Amino acid sequence: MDESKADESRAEWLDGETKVLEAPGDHGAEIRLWLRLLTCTTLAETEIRRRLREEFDFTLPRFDLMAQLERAENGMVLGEVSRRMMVSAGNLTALVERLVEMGYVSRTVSPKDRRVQIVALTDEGRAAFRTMADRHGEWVGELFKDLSRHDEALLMEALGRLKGSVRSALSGPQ
Amino acid sequence: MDESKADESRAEWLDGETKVLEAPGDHGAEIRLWLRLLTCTTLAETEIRRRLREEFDFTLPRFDLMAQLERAENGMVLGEVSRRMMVSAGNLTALVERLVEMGYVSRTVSPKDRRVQIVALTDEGRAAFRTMADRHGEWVGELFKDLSRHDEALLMEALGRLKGSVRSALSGPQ
DNA sequence: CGGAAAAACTTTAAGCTTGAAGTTTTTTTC
DNA sequence: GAAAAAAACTTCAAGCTTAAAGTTTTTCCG
Repeated sequence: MDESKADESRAEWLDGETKVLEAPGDHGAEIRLWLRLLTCTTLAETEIRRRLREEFDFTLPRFDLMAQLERAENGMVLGEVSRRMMVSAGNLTALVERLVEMGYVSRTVSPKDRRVQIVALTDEGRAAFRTMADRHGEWVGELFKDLSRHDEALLMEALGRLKGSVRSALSGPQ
Repeated sequence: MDESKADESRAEWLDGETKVLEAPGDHGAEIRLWLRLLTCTTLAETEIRRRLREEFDFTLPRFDLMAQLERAENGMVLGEVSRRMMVSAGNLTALVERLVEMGYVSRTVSPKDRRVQIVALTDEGRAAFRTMADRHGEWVGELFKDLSRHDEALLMEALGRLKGSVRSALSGPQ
């Protein structure tokens, strides 16, 4: 858009008050780390999608949605599902509709607020999810098999800090 | 990992010929690690997609495709792009078509084998990619800002081993 | 009270993605 | 030297995803 202002006014910002914008915008190490992270995730996710499809004729988004609902004994407001899954509300409309058709999920209008939809697992849905979740656990275990306990703990911690870094970068500007 | 309850309930199943089903079906730690990995990736990727869209009206798949082509001075066979990007060939057809229309990519039939398509960045494409890639680097640097050098190196190594584990699980059963 | 704003969705258009089926060209095999 | 098999795509249908716009309901506030 307006790329002109950044260049023009940059010189002025370079005096004391603002931190220098790293002359060599290297970031090479971070990019490589980012790509490796992406590769790990993509490899594992693709395989999990494939097995879910092959073994249960099911999709990962549906599985993820049911996973959210499993923890909520009395169902969950759609907006809350949206927030937890980090997907748009518009996305969920069709997803929930499908699961309702399959008999795995129920959807009711809240009596307190008629704008609100409450979704919950049916008994059948809960049973189906349990079966799939058990296999899912085995798959992840298999994919991570060669990782030592030490690496596991170490990744858990370091990824926690990475998550913090990303989150702080996202909330920072505002 | 000592889930003795599981061991007990499983005992009756353990007639001689059935092989023990790995560990007790716990995998809790692996699942949590997997979910954390997924969260990190999703958070960063969503933000990168958003900025690419906002600042350049461009998509991540197109960016990724151009990133592959940038390293190939003389273009690349479509099948090779497919393998490197880990996406289906059918996916690339439309993607390449778009970039050709934009003037960022050229596509030619190989003279040696008329089934083969060779794709390459145009000069304009190369310039456009450079601009976007620079910003992309800054974004990743920003998102990973709070990560220490030590964590960076540590993640790089441990994720390398994770990648190996996943790869070996994929190629194992054949 | 009553209009404006906000909230919680739903709908829609555009784009990515895949697996499966189809096409064209090359290689293998007998 | 054909027929068969393989390779390298392209096409297609189905599904996920989002941003933006639209609908209904509730809340705010003057």
